[in-house]
Amino acid sequence: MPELPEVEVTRRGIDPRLRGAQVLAVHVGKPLRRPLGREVQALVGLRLGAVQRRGKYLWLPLQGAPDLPAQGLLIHLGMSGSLRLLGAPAPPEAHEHFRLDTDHGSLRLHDPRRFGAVVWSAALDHEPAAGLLSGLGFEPFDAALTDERFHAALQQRRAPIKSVLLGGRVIVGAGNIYACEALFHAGIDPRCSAARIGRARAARLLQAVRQTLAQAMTLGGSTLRDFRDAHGVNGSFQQQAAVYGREGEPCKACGTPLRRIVQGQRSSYFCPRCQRR
DNA sequence: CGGGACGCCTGTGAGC
DNA sequence: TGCTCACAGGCGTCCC
Repeated sequence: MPELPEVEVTRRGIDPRLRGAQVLAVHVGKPLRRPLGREVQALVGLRLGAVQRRGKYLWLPLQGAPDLPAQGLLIHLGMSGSLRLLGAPAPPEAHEHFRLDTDHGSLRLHDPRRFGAVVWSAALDHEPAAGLLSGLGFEPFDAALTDERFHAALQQRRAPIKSVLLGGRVIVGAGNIYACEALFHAGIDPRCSAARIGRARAARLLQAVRQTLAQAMTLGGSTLRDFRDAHGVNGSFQQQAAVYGREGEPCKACGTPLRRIVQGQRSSYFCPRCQRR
């Protein structure tokens, strides 16, 4: 579920309140994708720094005294995860698998499918965090990602453009919903080989990815089923989707019935008339 | 190395 | 009502 917009909406929800918060207790529930060791119990007493995001990962830095080295938690929401920050004490919900109680509120990870992960790391550039982040491509809103660089990176990939966007090694943040939406807005068929996309179309695609992600953040992300922001509010982008989840329905631009195909075990939705190879 | 398939889990909705 | 099947926001790992 959570793609970049949902993760960033979550970050914006928790960062202002968690900054400077002192950890009072850590509760670990059922195992997630990666087992979490007892080292997290040593986080009690530490204080939260500014919550950061890299791709679909959140990084929660934790520090004891200013002269001590920082450490932190790398959190990924997987397919069905969401973080809530509760002000008042509340009993754990079903599917709540990690909890960080602080003097500024209780941060709770809710994740029915348990594809998410909470990983302790001594620093972002130490293992295991460094390894998890090492293969990631450009942040979509990084000014260093120019049209030329994006085009050059696509030239290196022969896989279908949809798979390249999802892979996250060229550009991070677009998952299945937003990759489909961005390709529609750029007029590119998801089966088109990335290497065959010319300069002008690459520029158009980069702009479409940026606009799609930006609009989704404005709308609080997409809630297909599980996603809630840190305050429990649903996203509404899914109501605006041009193609995602709309197989058989008319294209909003030309009326042609939208199609669904499977690429790399994932559904791709597109307009066979508006989107060209 | 690039590319593709698998597996990790639980829940839900459609069809029978 | 109840069963079975397909499918769901992601990504680490393995094999060719």
